[in-house]
Amino acid sequence: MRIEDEIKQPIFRDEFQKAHINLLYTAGWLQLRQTAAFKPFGLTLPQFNILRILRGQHPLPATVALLIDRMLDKTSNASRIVDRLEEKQLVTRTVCPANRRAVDIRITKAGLDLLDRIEEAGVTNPGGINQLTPAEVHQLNTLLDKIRTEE
Amino acid sequence: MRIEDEIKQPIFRDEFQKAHINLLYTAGWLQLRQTAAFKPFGLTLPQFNILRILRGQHPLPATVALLIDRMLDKTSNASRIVDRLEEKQLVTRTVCPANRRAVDIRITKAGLDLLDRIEEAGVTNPGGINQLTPAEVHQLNTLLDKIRTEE
DNA sequence: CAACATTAAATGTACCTACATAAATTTGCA
DNA sequence: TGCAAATTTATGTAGGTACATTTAATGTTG
Repeated sequence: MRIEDEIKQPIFRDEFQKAHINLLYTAGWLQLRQTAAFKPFGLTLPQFNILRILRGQHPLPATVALLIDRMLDKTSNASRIVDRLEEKQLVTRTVCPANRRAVDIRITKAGLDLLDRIEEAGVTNPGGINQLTPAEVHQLNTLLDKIRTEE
Repeated sequence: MRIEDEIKQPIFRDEFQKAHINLLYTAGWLQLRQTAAFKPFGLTLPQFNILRILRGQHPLPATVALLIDRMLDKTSNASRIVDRLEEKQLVTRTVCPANRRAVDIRITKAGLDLLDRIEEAGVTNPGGINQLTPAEVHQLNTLLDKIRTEE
């Protein structure tokens, strides 16, 4: 559906403004679908993403700094997201012996199992992007990278 | 900058997954810049958007339902965002005489003036999208609309 | 007309971001 | 060595999203 119809705004100032709004709206649309998909498993999207990073490190631990470095959202508060995962016993937190400022975070067996179950359910394939052809996906990546070039 | 370098993940499962992450990351990047631009004026992005909708109605009032209908984020809580705007005396809230369940929300002179000042400061032009040519913008709108087609 | 359903807004809860600041540890260097 | 700077995580606060529930007013219908 065209963005004009989605948000009931028939006229935009120009195509640039329309693309801007379209981009934000589409990102929100994708996130809403993902969030809904994870809900039956009791995970939020940031929680899932951190769990995946931890699996990538497994059996080595990760520090909070490493999580932030790998996360999409650099300003997010990894510390408190790890709190929630720890409450659910999906990760463990121990003081790093080599550097007692740092904290070693590890995914547990329960965490690994949960990721397996989520992936078996086919929740992790990138939703609406599949509507595009390979050529279109490549176009999209190029356009997005260009948007983020600083003037 | 390429998305691989932005989030320090050299390899994606495929171009589809990369585009998915690129889309979310770029939307966040744009929002962060906008948020920072509004901060000197004491407004958040949703507050600004609601203020703009109210100016579009002015001098007629808007109800909360109308705001939600026009907002990008349908599930957001317009009621509480209006709370903040009312505290800052940028809007007024009065019970609608014709339907006492509804609430008439109006932008004040101070609200209109603030929007003017923000627009004079050139904050509202759609940031990074300007990096694209008109043809690229059109391409982008087409791709985004296609992503949101239900299968 | 009275009982019930519907509508409009507000509120409660859990979790999230953004940003500033604090607390603990380690590092570097005079 | 000793003390200031840097590093690492945690915490405080304001505001936002997502979703369920509540409250009040209005419609509807037997």
